Amino acid sequence: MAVHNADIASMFNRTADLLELQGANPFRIRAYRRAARTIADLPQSAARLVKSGADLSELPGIGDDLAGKIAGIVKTGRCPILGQLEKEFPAGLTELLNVGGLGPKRVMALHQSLGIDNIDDLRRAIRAGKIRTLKGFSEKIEQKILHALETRGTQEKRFKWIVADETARPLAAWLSAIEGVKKVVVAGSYRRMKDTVGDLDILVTCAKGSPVIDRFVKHEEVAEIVSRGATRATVLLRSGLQVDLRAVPDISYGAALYYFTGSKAHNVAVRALAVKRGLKINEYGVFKGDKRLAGRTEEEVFRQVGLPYIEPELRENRGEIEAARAGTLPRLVTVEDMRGDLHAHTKASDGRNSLSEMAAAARALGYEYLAITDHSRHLTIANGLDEKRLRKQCEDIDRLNDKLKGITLLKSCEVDILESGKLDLPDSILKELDLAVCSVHYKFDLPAARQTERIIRAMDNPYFNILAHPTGRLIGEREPYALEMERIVRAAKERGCLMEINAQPDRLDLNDIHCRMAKDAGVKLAISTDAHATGHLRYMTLGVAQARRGWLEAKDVVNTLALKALRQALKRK
DNA sequence: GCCGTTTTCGGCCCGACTGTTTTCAGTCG
Repeated sequence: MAVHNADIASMFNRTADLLELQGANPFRIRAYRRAARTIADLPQSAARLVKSGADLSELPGIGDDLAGKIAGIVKTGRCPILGQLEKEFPAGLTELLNVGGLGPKRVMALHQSLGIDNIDDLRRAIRAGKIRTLKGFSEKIEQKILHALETRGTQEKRFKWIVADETARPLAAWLSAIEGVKKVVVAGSYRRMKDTVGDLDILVTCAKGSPVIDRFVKHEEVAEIVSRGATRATVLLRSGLQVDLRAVPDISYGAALYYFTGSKAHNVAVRALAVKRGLKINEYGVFKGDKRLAGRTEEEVFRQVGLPYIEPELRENRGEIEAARAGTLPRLVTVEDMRGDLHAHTKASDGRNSLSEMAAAARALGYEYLAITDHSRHLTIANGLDEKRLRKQCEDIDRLNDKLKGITLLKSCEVDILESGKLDLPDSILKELDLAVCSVHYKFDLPAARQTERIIRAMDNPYFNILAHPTGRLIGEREPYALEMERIVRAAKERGCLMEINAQPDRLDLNDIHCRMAKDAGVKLAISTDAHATGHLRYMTLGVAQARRGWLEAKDVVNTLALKALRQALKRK
């Protein structure tokens, strides 16, 4: 039985939950959570690292003890300390921690005084009016718990970045128009460009916060005010999206923006650095004793702790602080670096626009080239092209290229990778193309080893250039198919194949961690929009954002190259 | 439980809001 990184992370997180209930040392609890995150973020399989004899205690936040526990989990599939804790507490108790307003202390009070062991027990106790009788509780708290249970449940809901963006932009504009508001920025994971956003963290600067807060909580989209004070408020919008608004004076803008952008793990690590220098960082500034040293800009804050500016996309405590100290931060790729798009559809398969419309839209974005990649025949539902139709399209492209000015259409195809690992079109036509973009569109449920071998076999075809949406995930809808990504990346490197960052807002595939893994292995990437309409070409910003989160520089991304150099880079080994 | 350009022991980020409390604990981000 293979132990996945997610399994180990989940065991450590559950251990942390139970330790919280037990009232254990908070720093010990934090150590388990930190280790869980480190393992979850790890691009390689921890199980394979253990088996190869690697020293996991080299990883951040993992010492000898946890390295030993990881090795044990890999060998036995079990975590003894977790097993021990699970015997001490009823199985449903940790779920109560996910109810808003309930933390470890209150959960334990409910458990010990009323024998509440799970959500159902909790509901019954509320209905019976028992909770209000407990010391430290009240009727008000009882109703709050009930309300949280009914409106938010126990599952954290995350929104695709682009969905959050649809709310964030107009809300920020609305806030800007309030009298006295100077600056408005949407910070948090939205600013870090995470693929999904749990809530919106909006920062405003103004001389006096409370009038702004008062206006904010009366916004027509606000369904519920969760909390409201003089400098911050938390509301739930009708859409279910939570918005935290924080108001600070303009002089604290940089410090507050930095604090509110996070990530939490990044902030905690940088604040610890500050402590070592005898400084304190909070949302109002950087302080030495009572003396304020910085806070107007983020750059000032970084400077005080001896660091260069770190881009928001990197602030995940995944090594960026160490890189900043060492002066080895990457120069992240930007949208302006992009010279073309290598994955786009037309009406010939399932796109909405013609060749010439797509070409015009790409030229309007300042691109030098656009690869036309309609589907291949196997994808009948998308009206995929067979050899004959593709040949005809190639002729159309040649004719169009003769007429086009300022942009070149590349002859390509999104070729299905068949279950056997064969490509869906014969070499006789593939060799006519400028490049082949290849992808999996069916049989998602193969075991990891077979799915991996299927793709590697496809890469063995000398005309294979780019592996498109490599994991097949649809954010919030479909899990990635089981895959041994390390083997895929290695195979791509050996064969001179590239991997795609698909910029569709519901794909963003590869994700940030796999981007970094590919980069570290020396595999080049293509950031492609998979546009099915002219407007989709603009999704490039989302793909670039994932690339940036994956530490990619322009030199790692093949479609930052001019056309001639691109053709060279596409040549197989 | 981790970690070390103060430390192998003794620290571990920091503040806002809520509710029940007359000074703070619990929760959250």
